[in-house]
Amino acid sequence: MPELPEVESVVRDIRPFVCGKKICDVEIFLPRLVKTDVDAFCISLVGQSIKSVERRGKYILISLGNKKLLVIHLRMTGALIYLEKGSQKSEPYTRIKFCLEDGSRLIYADSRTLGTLHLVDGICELKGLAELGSEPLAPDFSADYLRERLARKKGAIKGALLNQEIIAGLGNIYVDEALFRSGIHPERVALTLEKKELSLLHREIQEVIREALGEGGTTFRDYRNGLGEAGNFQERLKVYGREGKPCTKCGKALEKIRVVGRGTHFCRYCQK
DNA sequence: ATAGATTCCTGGCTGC
DNA sequence: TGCAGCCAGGAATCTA
Repeated sequence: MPELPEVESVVRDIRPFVCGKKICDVEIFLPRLVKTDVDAFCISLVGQSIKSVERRGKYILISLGNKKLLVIHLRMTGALIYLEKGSQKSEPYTRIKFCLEDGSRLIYADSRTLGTLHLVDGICELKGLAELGSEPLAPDFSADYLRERLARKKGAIKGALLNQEIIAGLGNIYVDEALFRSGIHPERVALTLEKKELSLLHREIQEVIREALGEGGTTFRDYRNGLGEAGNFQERLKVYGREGKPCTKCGKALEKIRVVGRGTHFCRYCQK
């Protein structure tokens, strides 16, 4: 499940290899992943050079010479992998191939095929992208921002942290980890968090994202970076996927429950 | 305005 | 051993 650290790793990996190169062909094996007109998608991409590769939330933004923007969301099992010229690797579940002028390729692979690709003129054309909240590591993500955005949220804090309109890029893994580090129960009503808890939560969100970035993200099942390699942060997870195992703080068994429809890992003794 | 349920999708795991 | 059924979950869409 690629979240901010995983998507950022992909972007950092592929950027130096694809920037400045021209796309000479696009092969689409599963057209329904392309959510804008497929013919226009191919026509507008072929012959264009790649100007930049950026990330916003969990979206990958690839800007082209003709000012168009290729927007890729990996969802659950999507992967964007760079293959150099002559590479014999065949990526399983290849859905779309972007062939570059020097013989290298950018492969979009996706086993569960929930990923999306859009070709747009600007960010505002995509609602989910246009309405993203603050980046957790950007200066505008402050403890005050978090307090203001949670002040009217009557649902579980877990749900609010997963809401991309509040914080861009958090997913199930890092929300569970940040709540554990903060000692906050995932079912706490968001607006009941006290100022002290909010500033701790703010700090732990930033810290867990920073650490995960440093480890090249988390490979729990399928995630691979832009070069097809696994991340390392799974070794540092404290609660996600550790139900039944001892809590690293108190030693009692961690539990898994369902909160806002999501599998949620936590310690009932350490998170209040 | 807000929150909850449903939908998409398939590989891998569980249990009979 | 075989297979049905369930689960993983991000985000759009729908309902209340």
